[in-house]
Amino acid sequence: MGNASSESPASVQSVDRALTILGILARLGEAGVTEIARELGVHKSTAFRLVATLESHGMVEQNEERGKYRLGVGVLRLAGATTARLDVVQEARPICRKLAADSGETVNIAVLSDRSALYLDQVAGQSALQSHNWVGQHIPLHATSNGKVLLSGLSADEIDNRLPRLPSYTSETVTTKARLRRDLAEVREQGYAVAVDELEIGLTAIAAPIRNAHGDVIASLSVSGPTFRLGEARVKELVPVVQDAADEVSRRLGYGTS
Amino acid sequence: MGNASSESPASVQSVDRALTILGILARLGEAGVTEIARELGVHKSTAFRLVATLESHGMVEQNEERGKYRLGVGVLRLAGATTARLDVVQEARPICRKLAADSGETVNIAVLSDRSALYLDQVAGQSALQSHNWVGQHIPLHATSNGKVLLSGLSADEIDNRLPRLPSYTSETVTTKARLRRDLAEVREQGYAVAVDELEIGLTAIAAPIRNAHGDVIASLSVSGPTFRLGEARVKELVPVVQDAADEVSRRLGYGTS
DNA sequence: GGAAACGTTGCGTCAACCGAAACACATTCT
DNA sequence: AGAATGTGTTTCGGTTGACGCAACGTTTCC
Repeated sequence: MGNASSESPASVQSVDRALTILGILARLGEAGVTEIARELGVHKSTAFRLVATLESHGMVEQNEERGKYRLGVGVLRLAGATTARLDVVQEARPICRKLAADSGETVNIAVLSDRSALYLDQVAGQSALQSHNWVGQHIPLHATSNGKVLLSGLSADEIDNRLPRLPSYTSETVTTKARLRRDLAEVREQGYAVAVDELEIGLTAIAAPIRNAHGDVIASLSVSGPTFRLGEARVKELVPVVQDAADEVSRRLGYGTS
Repeated sequence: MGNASSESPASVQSVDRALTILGILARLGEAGVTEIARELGVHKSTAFRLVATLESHGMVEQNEERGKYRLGVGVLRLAGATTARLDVVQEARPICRKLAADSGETVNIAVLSDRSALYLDQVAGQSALQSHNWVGQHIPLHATSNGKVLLSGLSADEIDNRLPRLPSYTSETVTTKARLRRDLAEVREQGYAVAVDELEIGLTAIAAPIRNAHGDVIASLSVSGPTFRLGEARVKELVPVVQDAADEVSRRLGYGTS
């Protein structure tokens, strides 16, 4: 509890607090000034002034007349600007939308980030029942289809470095290095990865690699949805579709073109 | 032009500056400490400390070893938490109500669903003579203003895929691909679509696109009513009103700059 | 090989930010 | 009803924390 920010070499207190507030709102969804002040360990008035400043920039907004605060659209504008300059997302977006529309499931783009998979973009399928938003989240590498695809592009040493341990999330999670090695070899050979109930019971995902002009795996594209809708037959049917989409993105990034 | 923030009732200077930095990075893509300091009108060291604080929260990150700064993944994390709660229908509803009240006609929100337009929400106008409820219905894309707006955001290939044939509903229905292409080009250019008697004799509608933070057309907002009430003059009068309403929704979803 | 640019760090000063208390308004308990 | 607690908001003086300055270590570019 209390202060989430660690020791920083040069840090501005009020800015640090303001950013912590954004984190609090991201976690809680909504919060009042009093509640924020309690979490921050500061006085109400301090929290209020910080929140008011955030509001003047559209980073937070108030619910109804004089009520609780929540994250605002300024955050979305910044996020748009962030992904706009990542050419992977830029090139992949129209293809993801088509894939989401065709399959009706949720499509994600993930990249390797330290010891986890970072989800950069998501296009929700048309189905009303959609999984929650993964964008910006760090997800375990060994328990997801995206993670396996990203790992498949690394050497054995690098994999060991990034995965000192393999925590279990469900009964299906890969927890031994031997099993992981076998899985990754299969992914490399087949050119895609499937994960059924490995991160979460009832969640199935199919992923394929996105490569740059050099042939390196720089990102992963996945389709995911509830296991009851993505049975064996449906997965078999979707695999080539996902691969085609990923290949198309790779081609746009210069892969395969001499 | 330095300070974007206007007079605020209660504002914390350093937080205000830090948020302005995020805006600068969103606009420029990348910027060094010196450049940021110049834009802010503060000393280098001040800008550095602010940026360092932003970095400790993952809001910005450095390009290469000790280089320029750009927006970081922390922004994406926040955005993920925002969009999880953000819903087109929910954000559009108050605006639709106002539009319905102002125009007296029926307002609809539609999204793309496979090969048709799916109507998500409807606010009836005050007029006694109102069209039936479209909510939940799948409506042909090529014969409605909403459909044309939704199609205008797609590539030529996708349009062909979704519309293998163009069935006729009235004598005004667009039935040739060439005509449809011309219509869509016009929609793209003008930023709105009008359909008179194309789906049903006596039914006129005006639609404008709703965009997300990435600029993608994710939904369409329309005003529709009987043709005898929506003559040429009235349509001309309503077009900017519909566009303003759609733009306002887009803004709430994070589209647009500043 | 100097010079100008960059990002980074210590330091002393001062104003900007913080916390306490009071305010207005709403809701709830007695 | 009226008191009592809750909320978000405002005012105001004291002090801390943020600012500007200047110097440093690198890199880059004449």
